[in-house]
Amino acid sequence: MVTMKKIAELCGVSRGTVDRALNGRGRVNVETAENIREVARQLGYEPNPAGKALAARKKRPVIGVVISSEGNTFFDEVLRGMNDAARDYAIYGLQIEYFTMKGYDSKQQLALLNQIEGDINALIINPINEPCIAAKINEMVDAGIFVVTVNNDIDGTRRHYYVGSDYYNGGITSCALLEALMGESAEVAVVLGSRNILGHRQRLDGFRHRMERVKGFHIVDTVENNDDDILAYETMKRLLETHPEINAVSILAAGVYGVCRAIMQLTPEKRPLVLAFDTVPTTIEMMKFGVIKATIYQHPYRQGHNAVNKAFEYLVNGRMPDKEADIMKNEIKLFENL
Amino acid sequence: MVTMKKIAELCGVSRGTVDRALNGRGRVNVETAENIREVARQLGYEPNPAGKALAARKKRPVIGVVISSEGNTFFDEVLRGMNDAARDYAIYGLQIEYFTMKGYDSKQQLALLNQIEGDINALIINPINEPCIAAKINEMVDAGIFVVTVNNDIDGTRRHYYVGSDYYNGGITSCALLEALMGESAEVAVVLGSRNILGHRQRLDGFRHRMERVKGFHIVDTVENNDDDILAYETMKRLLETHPEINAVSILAAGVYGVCRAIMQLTPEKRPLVLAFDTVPTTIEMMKFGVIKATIYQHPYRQGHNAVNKAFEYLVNGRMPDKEADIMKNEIKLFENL
DNA sequence: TTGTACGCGTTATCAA
DNA sequence: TTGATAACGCGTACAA
Repeated sequence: MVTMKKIAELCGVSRGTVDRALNGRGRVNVETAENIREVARQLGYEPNPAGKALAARKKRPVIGVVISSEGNTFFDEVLRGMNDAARDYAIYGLQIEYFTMKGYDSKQQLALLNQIEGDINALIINPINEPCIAAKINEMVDAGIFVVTVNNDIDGTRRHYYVGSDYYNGGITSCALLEALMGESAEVAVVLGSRNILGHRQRLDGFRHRMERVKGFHIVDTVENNDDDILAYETMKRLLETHPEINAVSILAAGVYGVCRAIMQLTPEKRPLVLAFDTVPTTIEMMKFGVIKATIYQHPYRQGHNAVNKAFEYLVNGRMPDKEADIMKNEIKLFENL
Repeated sequence: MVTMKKIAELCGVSRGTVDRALNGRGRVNVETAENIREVARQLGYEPNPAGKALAARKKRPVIGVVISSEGNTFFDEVLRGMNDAARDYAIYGLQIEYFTMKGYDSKQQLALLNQIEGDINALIINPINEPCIAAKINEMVDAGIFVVTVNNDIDGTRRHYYVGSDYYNGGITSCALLEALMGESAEVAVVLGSRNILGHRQRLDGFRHRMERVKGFHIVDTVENNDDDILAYETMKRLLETHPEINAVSILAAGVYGVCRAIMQLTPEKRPLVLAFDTVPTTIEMMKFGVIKATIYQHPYRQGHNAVNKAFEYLVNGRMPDKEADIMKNEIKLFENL
């Protein structure tokens, strides 16, 4: 196993010099530095994480988590994953602080970022897709903060890592599943959250793309509910009255509970087949009642866990992630394999 | 953060004494040892893995992997997960050696275990469910070897950890999925691997249990193929000739490719709906052709990765797993969300 | 520009 | 039965 000490001996310099050369701290002769780096490369030197961790202990790096989790039970599992990871890494001096918000007000999120900017070494954020947030993220990256976007990505930033699901494929999967369950033809209602959320649009695109193949499928209407259950309930109720021919509903975002309550007012024989996303408690309840036939799962626990893990690897072990994103698979869940 | 040093100061002894007391190395006064342990417990002392790793580096512990992977592509992903984990942990001095076999001959596996017993510190095994193997595993546990069973468990052993899927639930899921896709009634052929493999039996039990709810479902026949594609082909061909009423096939084990080749001899309109397990390349091919409608996935990569991870945690960090098993969820895959 | 020395937490060895 | 000391690999403050 090759260590700094060995390289130092081989190059006839001190270990301090090797450290300065390999970590680009300056104050070292250019030629000897070049030589040291060459030797290290040839020997395939990899810093030992244990040593790094031990030395980094006094730093007590801080991860700030900015997430719109209030009133959105989807994030419960994400946060649980983060917590479990943080507990494992606490021993390396890693600290984690949560800054939760309610809703998707970009000004509020921006204010939060401004407030915590100086106190954190890494940022894990569920970003609102607005230019002001993108600009702030780039600013923080430039200031040396390691930035991970989680569950939703944001356009035009130099964030270091994204961990989340494949939304476009999620839409494709929802449509393919609908075809598998309904057969050749269906009158479909598509339910969206907000068009401002990048992922929701992508799911719709995926769904539509896949639908081109199924000539017997027809989208009766596409309704938006702003992830609000009351609005979702009212909208779906009206839609079902206007279009009694609807026999399938694909919910591509939140508002699942509201939609289901509207559907439950129909007699069981008249109820359309319902597909949803995620496995929040109310959705599981509706699956138990048989109102929702299947749901698509995007590994929320692992999303949270991996986000913290990547920040940890960077802060404590100095390792940049080898990929730029970690995209979870979409999994189909019936009540039986929840 | 509480360290040995702090405990030593608090107890007015040296770190060496604390080490001996906490790690039960003897050569320490019984009362002071008791006191030290009490203080450590009250302060919630947790050994620092980084420190342990650094100090344990000269040990170079060895994991031996005994697995019937030859000619079974399911294990490719399991082995990939093991390899990735091993690469990450190599820096801690962890070594891994693979001993692969073909088929399920318990005598051969036993001979292998006898051969490597003295050279390994941990064993990761895909065990054959026979008393002689169980006895040997217990013997190795007693000799201080950390034993993880992977993908299949074994009765009557004191193995430390099992990582694999929930077979009973897999059978339930397969039946529930069939119901979702076929509706109220179906004439089902069930395909088994070998009755000697614990998991296959459990899947069958789960399938049957779930079927009690669906009165329109009828099992035409249950055939066994010993995980052999040629045998599977022949058996299925004959079965389809004898029972043209079959409109659904649930394959609960291997032999998927053989079964599908037999089905492909029917004209597309006459082909039954097919469900399988796992996502080996030939199964994916058959999904692309539309012969297999859906398959159930049991996270093979994570199985391999977690098995090595648990062995690593024990060998390098001295941490016993907090659970006794890690059971993967069964995931439903269409071609679209593979 | 370079080298030395210490600390991080744990384990092992040797001396008392 | 104990304590002191060195070692593991890395980062860093300080001396040369």
